[in-house]
Amino acid sequence: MNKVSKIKTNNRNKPTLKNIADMLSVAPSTVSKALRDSTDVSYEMKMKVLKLAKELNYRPNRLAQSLISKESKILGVLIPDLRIPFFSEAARGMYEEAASKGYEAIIMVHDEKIENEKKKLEFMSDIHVDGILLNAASNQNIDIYKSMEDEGIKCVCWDRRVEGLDCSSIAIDDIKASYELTSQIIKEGRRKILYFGKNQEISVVEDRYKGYVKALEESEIEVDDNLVVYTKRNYDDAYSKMKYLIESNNEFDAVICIGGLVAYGAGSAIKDANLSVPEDIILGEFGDNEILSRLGIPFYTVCQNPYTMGKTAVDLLIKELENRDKNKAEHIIIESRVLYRNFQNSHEGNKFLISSS
Amino acid sequence: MNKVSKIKTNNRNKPTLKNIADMLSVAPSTVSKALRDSTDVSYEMKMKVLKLAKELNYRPNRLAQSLISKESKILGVLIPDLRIPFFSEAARGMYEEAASKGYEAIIMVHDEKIENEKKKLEFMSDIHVDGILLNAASNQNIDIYKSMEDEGIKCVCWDRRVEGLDCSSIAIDDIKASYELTSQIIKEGRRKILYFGKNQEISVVEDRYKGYVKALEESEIEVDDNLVVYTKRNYDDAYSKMKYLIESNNEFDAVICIGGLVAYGAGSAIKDANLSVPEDIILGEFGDNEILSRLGIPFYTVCQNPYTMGKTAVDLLIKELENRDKNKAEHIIIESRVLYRNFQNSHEGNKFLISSS
DNA sequence: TTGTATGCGTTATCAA
DNA sequence: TTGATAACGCATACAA
Repeated sequence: MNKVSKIKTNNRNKPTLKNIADMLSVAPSTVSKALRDSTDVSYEMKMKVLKLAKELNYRPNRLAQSLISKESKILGVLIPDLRIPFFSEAARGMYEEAASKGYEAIIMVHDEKIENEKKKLEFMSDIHVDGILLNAASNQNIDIYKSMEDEGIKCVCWDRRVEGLDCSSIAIDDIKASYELTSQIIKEGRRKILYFGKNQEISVVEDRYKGYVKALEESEIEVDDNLVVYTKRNYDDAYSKMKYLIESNNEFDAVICIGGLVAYGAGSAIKDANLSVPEDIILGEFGDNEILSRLGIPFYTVCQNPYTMGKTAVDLLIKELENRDKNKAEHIIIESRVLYRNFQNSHEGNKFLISSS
Repeated sequence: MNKVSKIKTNNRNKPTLKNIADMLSVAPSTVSKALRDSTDVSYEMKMKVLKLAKELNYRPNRLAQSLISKESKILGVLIPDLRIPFFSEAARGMYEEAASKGYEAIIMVHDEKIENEKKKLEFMSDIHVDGILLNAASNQNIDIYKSMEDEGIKCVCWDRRVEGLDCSSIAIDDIKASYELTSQIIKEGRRKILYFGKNQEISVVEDRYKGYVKALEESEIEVDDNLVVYTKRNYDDAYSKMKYLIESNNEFDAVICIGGLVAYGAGSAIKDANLSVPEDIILGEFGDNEILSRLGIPFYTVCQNPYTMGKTAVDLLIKELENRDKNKAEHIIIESRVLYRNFQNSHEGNKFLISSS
């Protein structure tokens, strides 16, 4: 009988279930049951345990718990870049909704780099998140996404679809949104519309290109390959490419940018070249990025309701987590709309950006 | 001998150290040693183990590891609001720096609510983060901060100091910054300067008030209590308070807002009242918040170098984690500077906002 | 109603 | 050099 009764706290000075058991001179399992309100423990015992637990401010070690239960009640939120309001707003919808449903959401950023994305996903797997809200950096990490699902980690793709991955998704209709944006610009009389930021890496960019093409075709404007330009999704590349386009006298009277940082880079270059917006060039973009406002030029933008998208994504994910049997992937479309930002309508659309707190 | 040799994967389909051991018919402890390149395991064994581990894409379960080691290599980043670029930029500095030093950073938001903050801190404690980068919601949760430190979780306060908490900190000199901002506005000939957003909840706001007072006194302007107004740190309250001030004919020719959302609310109300900026009212704020640009009005702002602040904060935290013996708290001041945002200088200061990626 | 034994995946200690 | 065993904090099946 070597039941040494030294009441030892661990080196983190955090009360453990065992500490409580020792202090009350009962078995750990009894405490465990009392804490989880099991039926086979007496009322008095429950009270005693709960009282002491409260006094000590006991909280179970979630690591130990999910080592056993395979459930962590943690959701991982994977984001390309926090500086884009669309993403940070979506994240807000996510952590708020998660909290309201008894989950915690941890936010990580991949910065459009697949190596980063891999690391963050593996980290999330390693700490046993239950599910991941995935805004994929590209299609290249599809094997990782799949192995996450193999491990039993549910994924929901938001904003960006991943071809070949059979999981639920939530996004705006990018083809439609881009079509509407382009049509609006055509309606303003522009016919040499630059599509700025094309790439095949992510679905939304492809879809936005399709919508652009569709709008042009409808107005019988030919798609001019010189007006379809690749850029990286960052400021510097967008700036220098746009600078080059202007200096090389590439003619265009409007530009549709596939995202906020790209638009900011393009807008800066346009401004620096002393071109007028919207007189010389009409600017269009996706995501209602306030950073663009810094340039003091008006622009068309597509509002994507990120906050709603975030909330809905979490609802969908949790629903799937809690009915693991039914596995039919769902694909939800969130409403979007085109808006003109010209410093007259500062309030308009702010419900997506500013909430009373 | 009940050593049943059914090679069972756990229900997450993730290879475990034990799986590898079984497949190679060796003991788990041997595999563990081989994986960690222990000296007392043969070269051949190491090769065999490493090869199989790679094939299976084995990664250790971090939960199990830190259950033993009491080290997780996880840092918690606690943020008031991701929509404020100052915070998201600081966060970026943090997760980049953490990653470069072999840590992972998880980001959580308290939204200026002490109940949220408590939950997030406890969550971080429950998953055994090694340290926390704390932007405190107020001084009210000081007991929680202290119990974190008791548990051995290192805290570094950034941006906001916490009175009575003995941990390292990093921030700008808010008194000086506010003094400079106020002085600049005085230099423009304004003497009825509203201080908008005063409260005693967080240190920076108090310090900024001190700087404001100092600048006024130096110019022999009396501090007028009617020009010192409390608001919550959100848009709605700032908007309605400012609206009220204008409608009640409170006279002022400049306003210094303690933060971005407050400035946005105030600016919107000023605009809606058809007052001119800067002719009628000069606007000053802290944090170089691009959201304000959306209003299309110029403003003075204090750049706080959030990206650098974030990186430095992580450096400091990791340094302390890795020399747990020496416990002298350090207090680092980051340079700040006053800038005028008037849509002419869109590039200026953008090194804090836009990095090439 | 309470306690004991075992296991989650890993590491550390000691024995072989 | 390798292996058996206990431990981390908790939960669960089963025995008392």
